[in-house]
Amino acid sequence: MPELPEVECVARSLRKRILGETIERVSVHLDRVVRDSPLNPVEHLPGRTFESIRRRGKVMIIGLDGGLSLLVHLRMTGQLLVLPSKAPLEKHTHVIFHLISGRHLRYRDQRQFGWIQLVESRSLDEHPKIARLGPEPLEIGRAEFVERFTVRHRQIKPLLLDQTVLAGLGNIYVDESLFRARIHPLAPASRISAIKLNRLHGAIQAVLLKAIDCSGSTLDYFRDSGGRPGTFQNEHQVYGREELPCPRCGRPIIKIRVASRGTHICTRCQRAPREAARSLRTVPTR
DNA sequence: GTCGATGTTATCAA
DNA sequence: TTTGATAACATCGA
Repeated sequence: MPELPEVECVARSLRKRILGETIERVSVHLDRVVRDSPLNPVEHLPGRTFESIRRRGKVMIIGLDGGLSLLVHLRMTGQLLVLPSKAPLEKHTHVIFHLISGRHLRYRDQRQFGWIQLVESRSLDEHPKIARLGPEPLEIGRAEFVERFTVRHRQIKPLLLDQTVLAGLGNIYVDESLFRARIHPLAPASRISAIKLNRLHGAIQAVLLKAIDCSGSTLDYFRDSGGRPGTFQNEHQVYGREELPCPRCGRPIIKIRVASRGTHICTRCQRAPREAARSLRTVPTR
């Protein structure tokens, strides 16, 4: 759900709303959310002011004065919402940042997979959740991209989902990018031609930029910090479109399972590699 | 009421 | 290095 474009949109919407704002106090209603935080937000955040908001992969990095940074990972269903403090408390609200303007920055998360950590800004680069992240898909150059994948023998889809290889892609944007580049998700990366990898590099960047432009994909839960849903779901060509016609050739999109993730493909536009063809026949996929 | 699926990530086993 | 399984959790639809 929140992948790179969605996290980027939350960051941008947050920037407009809370930059320069000061925290009065913090209330934590579900400990597991801040369980692994090196510094206790309840203790260290009162009096701090938001100075910067950026994103690295799917991790939100909120900079505060006094050399502190708030890291937020939305995982599946996390939301950061800015609301008037009198707004009704919605279900699954786990952390509330009370702002001196009388508003709330609220962290909601139905499935409780997301997390928040307060850390010292100077240790950010060594932070375990950040240090191992691969390059940003929108910043990596063609040559480095191709090189990174040619040397790997894993299937291309799990590789694209691996945050240490490339930071920020999730299930939706991997399926959309592979379709646009006409590459089968099971193709071993090392056996994909440089031409196709070049095409994939372009497809990923185009898809991500377009999705950011559309404020992300809202399938069910995603909202920006102003509560606004995205519209990129309307531009999906394969994700969530099983049995509907492929926008390129008209054959019905099918849903298969790749590395135990739901995967949407057009079997005509994305030809199965030889080794994969057998397992696709023997393992019923849906 | 039960089951399986949902999508992200860490961790462990092989 | 790669693959697969499992677990964290709430909700929804069959």
